[in-house]
Amino acid sequence: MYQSHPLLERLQRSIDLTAAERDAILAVPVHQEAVPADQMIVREGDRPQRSFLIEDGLTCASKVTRSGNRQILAFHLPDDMPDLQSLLLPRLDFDIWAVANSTLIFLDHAPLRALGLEHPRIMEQFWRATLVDASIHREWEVNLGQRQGLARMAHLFCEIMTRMEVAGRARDSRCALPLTHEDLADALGITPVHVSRVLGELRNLRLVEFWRGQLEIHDRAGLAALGEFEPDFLHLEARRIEAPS
Amino acid sequence: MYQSHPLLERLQRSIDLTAAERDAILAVPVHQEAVPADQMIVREGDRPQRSFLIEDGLTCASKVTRSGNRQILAFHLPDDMPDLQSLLLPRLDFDIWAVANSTLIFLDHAPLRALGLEHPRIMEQFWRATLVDASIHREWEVNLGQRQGLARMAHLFCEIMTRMEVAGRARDSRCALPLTHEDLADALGITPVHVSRVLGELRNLRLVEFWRGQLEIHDRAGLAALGEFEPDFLHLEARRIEAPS
DNA sequence: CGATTTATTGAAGAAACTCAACTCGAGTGG
DNA sequence: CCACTCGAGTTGAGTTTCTTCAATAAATCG
Repeated sequence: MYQSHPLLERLQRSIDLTAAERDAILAVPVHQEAVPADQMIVREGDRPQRSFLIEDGLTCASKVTRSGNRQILAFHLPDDMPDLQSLLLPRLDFDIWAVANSTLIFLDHAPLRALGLEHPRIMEQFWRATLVDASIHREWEVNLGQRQGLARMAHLFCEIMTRMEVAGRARDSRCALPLTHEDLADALGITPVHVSRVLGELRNLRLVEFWRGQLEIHDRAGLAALGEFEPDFLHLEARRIEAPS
Repeated sequence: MYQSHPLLERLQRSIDLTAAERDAILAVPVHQEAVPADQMIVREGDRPQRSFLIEDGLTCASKVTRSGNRQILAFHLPDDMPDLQSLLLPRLDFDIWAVANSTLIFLDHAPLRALGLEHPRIMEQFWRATLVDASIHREWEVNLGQRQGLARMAHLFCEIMTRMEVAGRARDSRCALPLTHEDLADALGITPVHVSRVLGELRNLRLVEFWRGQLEIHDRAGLAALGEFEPDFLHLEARRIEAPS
């Protein structure tokens, strides 16, 4: 008999599980919760006792500097586990917000950690997920440090569209992306005013349109070329790992 | 009888190990290698079969964009393991260079991974190390996205000095830091010309001097205030974990 | 020692910012 | 249904930060 469990579904996408591993995962209690847009989920300095998996929606990680400026550090799509790290680093070093109305699956740290210690192959998958996050952060460092506005925006849009497709949330280079200009500005390290100008330019170039929370890429190759986007940093290469015999 | 092993020393700094764990670590073959300054250690796209621990020296991770600009993503000090991630993400997404002459301890992936799978508490420590790296990347995103030249440099210097002290490589707010202006520029997302001007300003403010590969901070509090530096993101809070009974 | 890299300084220009006015659309309540 | 408000986006003008280019000075290396 098949039992559904969000964590099981998530993990089975990356590796083949043994019966024992499956049973252990099924034993992890889950708690689904709906979070409305613009609500903070966890706060910098928190010591959360649980992590979460995004079932549906959009969240972002951000930090506010002492002088009051916000930098968005990452966007999280369905299937992401944005604060897995709190399992090992007790004090959270960033905020997480719901950008859109989101459905989250909460998982208490205690059973999650026990699961990892008992089944190291599962721990490896958790670890791997955080390594991909780190890789995306590195690519953002490049984007913020080395590219100017137009290319920066192009790169971000390419990343988001690619990940939306992986998450099954995009069709025909179109997806919902309910960000304000201010959100984009804080992700790209520019001002909202400049976001408006850059978006206008991208539209004139017939590369992308971002309009009313919808992202539509008209020229995939052109946008990728402008943004110097190469998806290697997402580490998407499908590598299903077989269960040990 | 006590046997010395660089990985054992590294891990014993963060957790108490059981006898079995110690024995397993001692069984991991190590291979020490001296790497001269300005030599590449691993390259983006590589699929390394080994990771390394820095015994002594200074390395950096960097990426070069298609248009030929380099962004330095992180600096690595003694006791760091810069490419631990290649254990689970086979394709490396950045280059690693030796900035100074460095002594590296190479560890083959196969025994390292077996060690983690057999001893999940050790895997947790490896995981944790990569999580701290990720946290530093996030702080760099904030630095690159939200602060201007002067504050950016101040923040970087505070980070490096703090980590140098932890690594036992700094005294009296002084340490060796053999970076060129070009290196600093590529780490901060500004030009070498501007680095020169910013360093001059920091000197005039009597906050720091950076001269001939030596970093000396004259006013720790002033520099931290200017750079909005708060060391939380380094996750230094000492938390030795006891061995299970 | 000369050669070459590294750092400094000045002047002109580009990218992005700030400030302010204006437009547009989505509610909300009368 | 319309008037009103409020938040979000757009546009223009002037300013700041940082870049680029170029020339010079200083340090390092063979």
